[in-house]
Amino acid sequence: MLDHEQELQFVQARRAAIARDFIRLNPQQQQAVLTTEGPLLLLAGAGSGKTTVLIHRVANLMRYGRGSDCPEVPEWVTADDLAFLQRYGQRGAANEEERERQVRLCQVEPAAPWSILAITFTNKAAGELKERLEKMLGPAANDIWAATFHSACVRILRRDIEKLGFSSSFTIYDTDDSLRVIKECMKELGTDDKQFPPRSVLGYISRAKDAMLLAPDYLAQQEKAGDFRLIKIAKIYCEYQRRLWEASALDFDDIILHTVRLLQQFEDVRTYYQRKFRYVLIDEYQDTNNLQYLLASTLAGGYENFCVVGDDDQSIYRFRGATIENILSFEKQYPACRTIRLEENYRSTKSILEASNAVIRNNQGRKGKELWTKAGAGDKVTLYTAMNENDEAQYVANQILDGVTKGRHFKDHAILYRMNAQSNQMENACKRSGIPYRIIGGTRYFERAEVKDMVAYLAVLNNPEDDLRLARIINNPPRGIGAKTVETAQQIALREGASLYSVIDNARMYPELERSAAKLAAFTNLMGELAVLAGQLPLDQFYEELIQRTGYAVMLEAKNTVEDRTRLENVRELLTSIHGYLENAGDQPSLAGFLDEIALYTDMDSHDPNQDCVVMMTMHSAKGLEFPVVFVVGTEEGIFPGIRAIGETDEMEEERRLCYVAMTRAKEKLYMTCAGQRMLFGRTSSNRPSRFVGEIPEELVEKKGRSFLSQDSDWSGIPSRESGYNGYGDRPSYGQRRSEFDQRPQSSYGGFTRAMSGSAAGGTGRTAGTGRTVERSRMPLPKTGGMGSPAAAPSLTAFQKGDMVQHKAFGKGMVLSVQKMGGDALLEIAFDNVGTKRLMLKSAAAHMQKV
DNA sequence: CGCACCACAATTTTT
DNA sequence: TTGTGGTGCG
Repeated sequence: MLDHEQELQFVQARRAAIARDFIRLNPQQQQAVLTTEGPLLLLAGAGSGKTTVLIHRVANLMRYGRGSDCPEVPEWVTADDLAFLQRYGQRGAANEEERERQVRLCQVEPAAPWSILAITFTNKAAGELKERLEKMLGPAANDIWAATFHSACVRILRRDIEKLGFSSSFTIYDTDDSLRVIKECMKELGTDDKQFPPRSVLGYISRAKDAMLLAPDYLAQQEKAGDFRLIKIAKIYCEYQRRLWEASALDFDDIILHTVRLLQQFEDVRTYYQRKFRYVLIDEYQDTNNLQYLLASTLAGGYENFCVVGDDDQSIYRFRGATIENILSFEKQYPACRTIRLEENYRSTKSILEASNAVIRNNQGRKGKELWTKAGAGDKVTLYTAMNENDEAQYVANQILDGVTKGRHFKDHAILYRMNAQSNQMENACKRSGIPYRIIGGTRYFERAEVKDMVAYLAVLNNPEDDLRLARIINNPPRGIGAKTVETAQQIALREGASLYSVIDNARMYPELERSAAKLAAFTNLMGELAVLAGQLPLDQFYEELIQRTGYAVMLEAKNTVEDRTRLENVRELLTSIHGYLENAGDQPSLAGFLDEIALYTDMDSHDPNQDCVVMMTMHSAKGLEFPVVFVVGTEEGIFPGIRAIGETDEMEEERRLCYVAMTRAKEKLYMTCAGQRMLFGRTSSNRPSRFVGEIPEELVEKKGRSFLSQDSDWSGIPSRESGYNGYGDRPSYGQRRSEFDQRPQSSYGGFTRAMSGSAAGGTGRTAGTGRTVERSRMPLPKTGGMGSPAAAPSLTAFQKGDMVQHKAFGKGMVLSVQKMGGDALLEIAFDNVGTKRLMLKSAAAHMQKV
């Protein structure tokens, strides 16, 4: 037995001994790991090692339970034990035996893996978390609930949703499905979709759900309020919900909403989970909405060991319902909460960090946080002002080539823009310069029409009541069943209260359908056959049958265009997902299980970091990533910040956070570029440089670009935060310089774009069909890379220093230098007419020959 | 019923 | 400029 004084010492020594496991973490990170009990707010700045902390925290919970954070001292502890621990805290373990003794002395009810719930936003993040936990903790990590909000909820709902009257085999509708339903509802209610864009109606419904207002309540509330528009929307909401109910479907919001309802209304369910989850962790807390907050706090309501991790300065998803309030008011909601700030940054140079800090400092609604680093100052932030968007893109391309010449890889570079539409110019510039690139974003794999078609077949076979999916495939491939027939059948279904499938299955019974009865029967026969096969064959074999028997493959093969071949490949690619599912599902693979997985698995994985490509994406998609060199392009008023944010304080603060996110992606070198004149959406406009750029202190930046060659810098006139000038209108100074620019096509970028615009230099960077390369490493789509190597790769020694060449677009020139780079080479060629260019051998070889 | 052509609009994105 | 959705014709 220890006396009181010794007990206090023991508690202290125990914490110190546990801390030795985490000796490589900084003091704040250690606090975050060791503070296990009660509500904890972890403000984790960009690049502060947040994920590392999360993982070590879970490891601590599993190894020592609440040992590092409780005052209890086991009765059996002796003075010798105390002395041992105190020594251990200083020196660590000398041998295995000491190590075991330390663990035995330090652990207090170690947490079982299944009692830990770690919620993230994306499947990718959840997957990474699981992977890293498994690496650290072994197979026990598999029982940790590391999931997204949605997958955790589906798991809970599958078990108990029948209590709410839903079938436990409900289907999940994605946004695209929801939108279709909304459109159908509006059609039925005779609502003008000009006045009520379906997207925004869905937004209202989503917000109603976020406030936990069910359709009838929402309608009642709006009728009381008396806003004609909102009443209309409420009626659509009612009809929408009715249809989902009929189809036994839940949309993404419902998944969370009904889980919360389930937990609120059924004490037994609630208690079950509250007892189960001893520790609840929420990542990216700044991105949660009200429902998600309710869910998380309810689940954590038993032990209240509720740890949320986030960065208010990185909240960039307000537009989809995230409320920064959740993180700002966490301390009010949980007065007992402890707050730890992780402010040491391990990613960026001082210059980048200070510039980012300076920008975000202009926001009012924030907790306040200053990142710092032990790293050196590094290069200044380069601000480049281009003449136009082509010049801007070419500058970026040239800088990348420069970097590559100095030993960087292409993959060390990222180009970030505000809107996907801005990727075009960047793509072109990369193509021209032979830079391999990859675009992240755009239409994702599971959102492609052909993939959704195949998934729809599977969904209908799994749940014949899924009218929406049935309508999608009934005449796809064409079977002579037209929209009219489907509409008639739908009306009958509505009238009879039956499902669409049951109506067409009995088409002969309805005179209205007589004409199409034969065709409908052919379809239902096909589906019947498929349903039998689905029961007999393994999922992968069944899928191959499905592709054939539905005639989908034949349809695509028949056309034989580039687009259709890609589509066919995409359809085939679904097999990869099926195999992946079959491997992981283990015990009981089923069609239903597979559909569940892909319904929530849209993202799955981001870019494969091993491919040596420049990465282009929106600033939003860049969150959580890092690159040695980052280009933030299009930093102009009206673009970034976007036109909609100008004059709106909250929106502007969100844009500024986005800017902060973008800037803090850079590890070594940050470029921010803008153009004096830009063509976007076919319109040319002149915007002044972004206010955000003006918020960076002078001494941290290096200004470059045409407009700085003269004295009167346009940057001096950057509007301050207070000035309301929206930056539109003519900037005559640009016009003047543009003509000067045009007369000097030999400059490093001048004239280049025009010279090349007609030539088809380079390979295709896009996957035909959607016009956008979709990034998936698990499903490598054809030609993912921007510049796939041509089939017949030119020899790397085809051109040598001193060779004279004839180029299709540039004319005659002399090779100044050849530099091998990976499987390619960088050529520097002095052309007679257009100056010196740098080109990648593989792409350039097709357009030039030795003379 | 299917296809071609024209008008129109257009942040940001995960589940 | 690009993609999508609606309409009209064969």
